[in-house]
Amino acid sequence: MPISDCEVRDPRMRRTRQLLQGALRTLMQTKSFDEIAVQDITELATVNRATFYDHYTDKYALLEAMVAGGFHMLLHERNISYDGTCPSAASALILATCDYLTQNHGDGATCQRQSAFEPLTEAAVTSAIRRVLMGGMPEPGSALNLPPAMVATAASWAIYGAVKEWFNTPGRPAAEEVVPMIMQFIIPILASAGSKDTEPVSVHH
Amino acid sequence: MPISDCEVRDPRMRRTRQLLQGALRTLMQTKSFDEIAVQDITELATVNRATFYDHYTDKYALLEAMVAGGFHMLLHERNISYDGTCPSAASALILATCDYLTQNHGDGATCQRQSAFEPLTEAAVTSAIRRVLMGGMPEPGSALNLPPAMVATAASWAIYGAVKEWFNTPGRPAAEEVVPMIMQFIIPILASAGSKDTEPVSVHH
DNA sequence: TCATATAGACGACATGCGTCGTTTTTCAGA
DNA sequence: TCTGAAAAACGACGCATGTCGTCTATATGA
Repeated sequence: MPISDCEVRDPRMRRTRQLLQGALRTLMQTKSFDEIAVQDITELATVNRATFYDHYTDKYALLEAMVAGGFHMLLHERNISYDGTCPSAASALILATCDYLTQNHGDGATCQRQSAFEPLTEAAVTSAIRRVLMGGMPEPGSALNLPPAMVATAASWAIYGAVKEWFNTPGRPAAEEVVPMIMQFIIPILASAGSKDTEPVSVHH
Repeated sequence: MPISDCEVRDPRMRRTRQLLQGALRTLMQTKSFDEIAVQDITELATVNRATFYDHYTDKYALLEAMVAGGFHMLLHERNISYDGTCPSAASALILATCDYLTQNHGDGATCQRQSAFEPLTEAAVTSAIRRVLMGGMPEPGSALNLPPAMVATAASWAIYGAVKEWFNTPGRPAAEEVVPMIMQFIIPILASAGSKDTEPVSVHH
């Protein structure tokens, strides 16, 4: 039962994990993820294979840590947060998602059949987006408003789904162009939690 | 390279695949998915292990076929479709998603660590939802409207995300109660494609 | 009804995986 | 600086996986 990636103080541990992540990064520029064996990773990282399992339960866990860490770093670099009032913060979040996918998915050509890669990216990125959005969710006030957790989850999934759809479009426009499109339906979602400056939409039967 | 599950005419093939899916279904009532070996499945199905690989590339492909097939069947039984005009059709779709999760996820207790189960369910169910929604998408009319494919994807992901959030809530209310909640923010999404009776929402900067 | 195509059975194989126990090296705190 | 704790190296093990080639049984279409 390896401990979480972010709460590591021992420099030896940090070093080894960096080595492993770097090796996987390098290998994925050539092979697709499921063509890569744990042995390939540890050899390139000059780490014993058994040591690998002291840090991650399997190669999927390593990938997950890499993706989550990378996306978190991107968000941190851009100082992205969401307080529930400023729509431009949501824009920045969507743009960051676009950029992350662009940077890390080998542009479609490289990775046609990324069996385990995509689901892991989805889970890691949506949960990161959700975390940011939760920061701007209002207290569960009147019973008319929807539970903030549900709104945040739905919004994060909608964002990632839309971005993914855009990313998989053959002649896709620039990221800056799709962000306002996505905003168009994300704003109503966020508003349905009952934000500080917007009335929740009403259901019409 | 096994052929798709739905385009099988040979009764021998149908029989074997039914056997395999049935065996996996039975086994999952006891063990969690990743505790199940291919050998376990083939033994219970009275099928040779090598034969398994004539039908599915691995056990994940079998699970995916099972989930997708099961959800499609549920939708078909309830005659669910979406023509873009009737909101109650969207309600039925959401309710079906709730019911499917309730029926097939071992109620949380059984499957605490379903590593590969959840991502596969997500992919299969969202794409099924998306397919239904695409049936009701308007033609890409004015440039002001969003691309239908993107709207359908975002909506399907939002629906599944919201349902999943509800499903994972400890003291969750009845499915009939959450459906209108989810509808509250799904309707604006679908409307943003420019439906036949609703104006698209405008972006306010 | 028969001929051909094809699914399934079967045995065997190399390989990657995850685990274990032991020894060696490195870190952190007294 | 020394010492106990913890990480990494190392070798070995059993097991499940995915693949292959051959042979038998069954279905389809003429």
